[in-house]
Amino acid sequence: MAMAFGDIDIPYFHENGFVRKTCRVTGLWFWTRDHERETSGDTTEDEYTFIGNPIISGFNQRGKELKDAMREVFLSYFEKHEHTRINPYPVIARWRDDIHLTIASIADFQPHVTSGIAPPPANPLTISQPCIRLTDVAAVGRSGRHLTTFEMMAHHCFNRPDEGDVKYWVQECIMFCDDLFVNCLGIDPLQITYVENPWSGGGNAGPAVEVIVGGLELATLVFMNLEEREDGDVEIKGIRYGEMPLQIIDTGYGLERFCWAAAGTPTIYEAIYPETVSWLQEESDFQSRLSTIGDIEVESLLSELSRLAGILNIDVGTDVDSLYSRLSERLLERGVGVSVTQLKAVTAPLSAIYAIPDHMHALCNMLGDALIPSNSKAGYLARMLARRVCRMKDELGLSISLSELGAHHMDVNLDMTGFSQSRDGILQILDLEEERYHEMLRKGEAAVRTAFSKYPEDIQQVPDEVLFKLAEERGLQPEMVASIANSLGWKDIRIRVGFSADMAARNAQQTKAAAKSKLKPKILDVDLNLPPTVRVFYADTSQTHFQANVLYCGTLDPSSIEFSSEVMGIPTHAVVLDQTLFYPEGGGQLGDSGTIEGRRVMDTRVEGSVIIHLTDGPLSGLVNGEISWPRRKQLMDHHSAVHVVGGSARALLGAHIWQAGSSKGERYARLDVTHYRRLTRDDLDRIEDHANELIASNLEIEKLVFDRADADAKFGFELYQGGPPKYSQIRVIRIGDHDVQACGGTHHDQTSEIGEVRIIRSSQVQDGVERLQIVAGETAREHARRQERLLNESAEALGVSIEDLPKAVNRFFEEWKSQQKKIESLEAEIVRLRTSGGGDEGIEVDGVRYVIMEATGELKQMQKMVGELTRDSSKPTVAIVGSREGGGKIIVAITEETIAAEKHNAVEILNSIAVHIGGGGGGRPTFAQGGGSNSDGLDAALNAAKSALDL
RNA sequence: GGGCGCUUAGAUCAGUUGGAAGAUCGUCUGGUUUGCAACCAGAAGGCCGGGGGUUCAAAUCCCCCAGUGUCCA
Repeated sequence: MAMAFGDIDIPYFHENGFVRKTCRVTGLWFWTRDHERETSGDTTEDEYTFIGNPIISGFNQRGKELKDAMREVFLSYFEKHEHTRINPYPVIARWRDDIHLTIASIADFQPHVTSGIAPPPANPLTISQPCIRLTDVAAVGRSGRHLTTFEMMAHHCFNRPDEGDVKYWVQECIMFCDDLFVNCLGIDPLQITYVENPWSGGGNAGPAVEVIVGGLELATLVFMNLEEREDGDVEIKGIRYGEMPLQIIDTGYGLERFCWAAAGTPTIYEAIYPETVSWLQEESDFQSRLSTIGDIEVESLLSELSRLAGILNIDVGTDVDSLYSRLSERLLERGVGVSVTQLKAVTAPLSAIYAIPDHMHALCNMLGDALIPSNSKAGYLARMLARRVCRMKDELGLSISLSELGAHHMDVNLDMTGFSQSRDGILQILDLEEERYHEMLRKGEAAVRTAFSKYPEDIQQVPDEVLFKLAEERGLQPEMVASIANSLGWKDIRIRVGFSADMAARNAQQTKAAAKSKLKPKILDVDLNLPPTVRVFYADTSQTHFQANVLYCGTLDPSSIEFSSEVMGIPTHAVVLDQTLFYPEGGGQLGDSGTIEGRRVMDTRVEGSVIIHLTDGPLSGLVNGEISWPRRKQLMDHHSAVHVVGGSARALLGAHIWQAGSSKGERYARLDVTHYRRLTRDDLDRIEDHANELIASNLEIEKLVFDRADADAKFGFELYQGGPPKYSQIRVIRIGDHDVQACGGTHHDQTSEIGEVRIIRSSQVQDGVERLQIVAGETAREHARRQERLLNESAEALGVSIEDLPKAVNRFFEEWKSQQKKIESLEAEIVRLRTSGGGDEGIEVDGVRYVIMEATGELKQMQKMVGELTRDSSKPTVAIVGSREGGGKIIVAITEETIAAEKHNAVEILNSIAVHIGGGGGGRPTFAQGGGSNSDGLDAALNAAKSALDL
């Protein structure tokens, strides 16, 4: 039989008594030593066999000790077999711009190593990489096996068969795995199955086997040898793949699952977080909860639950209700009679108790890697976890703060070495997050009250839209809304079954609708095949003149390019040279300007490795260029200053200060840093002083070049503050021990060349990210002069000295307010005088007083006047007051609930007379106001009113 | 990165189709009380976040800016 893609057939299987079979349930091919076996092991018919009966022997520890021991067995096994042990990477994937979190061990080496640009840190290598995946977050604690945080143990191998460099491939890989399982971990060989299941994703694909033991998938071995290619000869799921030059062994062994299989506990959580689980059970008085629901053997119920959840093919995240009823049915079949209500009463608190340590593990790892909770990006993921924990501990009635949970977790379950954030820093952030959570709940209560106020208190359901809005705008999950509403008086409110699923679907739909790829238009035609431009500007940053050959010159469509506000004029041509001194926009530094042969260079860009000069005319042949030195100098002042300020911020505020973006223009620069609270002016002053002292101490600004792997090893991921690196060689800017980062920008050679730095102000870009606006060198002095000018002008206008300005402004504002008050009361006095006189202005007919008069002033004052006239219900009045202000205004008011109101309609009167001032108006039947554009018609309007009312 | 909200009295928040800026708590004054709490009567306290625009008329509709919250990836 010819081998199809994905088939695995190696001599090792044949030599060791394996047979290849098709799974009766899934139809997949698998290899086993058990000749009677009919299922692959990972199907709806294969239950866990290890619960209460461990399949990995020799481990009596639990929790962190168990993980440490298991990890060591794995890593040292592969070390013994010529693999180099590599330290784990951070869980925040800062070296990548496509994912926020490290989701697999291979993620450490993507994309630079897997694409072949940079060599791996060692080959072959072994690692145990902490990973965080939040896709199944809703199932954690419920299924008995789901985790958001886990360690993926792995051995990786990078082969280049074209170059004769092959370490090992399928046969050796599976041999390692089998040897480890059988000879190191004591797993019964008959229990192991290797299921053929090819893998594809992220532009790569390859054959793969899943290694199943006791119903649990313990490992996946991927033989990645294909990449997405239009001319490829293998098609998987409609995408064509071809062989790639780099062939990668990508394995993943689930450390926590190994621990579970070695412990044989009812759930995975009891195997890895036993101390926390029993602590939380005690604190939440779990045992007495149990006694209230009757006689249930919890241990065996949980074991049964885990076994069932393991095989029931139900999405635990979205369809909890269905899971419960299926579980109840299946438990009954096995002689465990438990109602859905009882089941929920046991599992609802338990799932929270299980999920809390898992979530805390993820959260502490993320915060330990100096992540700051935020309302967007990776920070949001941390906040979401923090809020889930807060909610769960509220549901459990725990009186333990989030930071106390964090402290416990760090003491019991976590290895803190390698973290950049301190223990105190993590606890402080957790306290802040809990405060924010309570603030959200407090505001949420008001929001629920408002949203529900139009519904009767005995209503059972509110429209979905109300719940959607509360969830999206206020962060209130439907269950929280229900419990808040219950406590506010809407006692019968229930969330309908399936609502959560609908909300998830709605989110998915909205996300899909919003997902639109934005491609930046290219300036140059891709097919030009221009050679990389030689960058002369790195060699000597003070050079201003150069000579070069024009390689390409084309006209430009300026409408397709976005220019910064600093680009003066509209360029018409794009010019490419063989070498250049012009620095192209990149790393947040704007492009250089200058001249080439008299043509103005307005902006400089880069595409790939080709630098493009945007000019106001064509160029050809050998040319002389000159960059604008004042601009370049200022850009360098700003760029070097940004590095210095970033280092100062980190030195003063802590290791969690990361650059979240920056921009360096000619007029000012800005630096976004991650921090968990707003910066005060005091903070800014301290950073500014620190930075200026550093500048004055005149450190050397070193420019170094490293290979990617060397740079990683020497400096760590702090290097990539400015974003993920794109090339195999890394240019590193290092200012003493103060700051080091990968950067392609132009910098001074000594810090003193910056001169002086000022942090003008800070603003908040998003929660957890502060933006510092910075001026340095010449712009720092200009800024000071501008501030002074503003102060002088203001002081002069008020006729006071600058020192007295704040006091004077305060006084003027207070006086202005009190004078406003005085004017108001005087106006009221005038109204009283004019309206209480009675007599000449009022005419009484049939018990109704008619007052038609002209007044002065705006609508506001006239409103007071007619209010005064029509307030007294013992004197039914129709008041018509006009003013010539602003094109003419008229108000018609009638005393409410009197015969005057029965006889007349204010809106009708107004509409019939407003034509005379060329306008219109409206209002209520007893109060109408309007205006127009012809104030001269006011007399005619008032006369018309008189005649209309037969006066 | 993509959405969706919010900003009104010292605090917490209402404010419907654009048409006379409100409630509760707090503050102050007076009453009641041996005193306090409570209660009663009354008062003060508002650039309705800022700037433009539409309109006879904007807290309300539109645009920009600032601050702030939340959801999704």
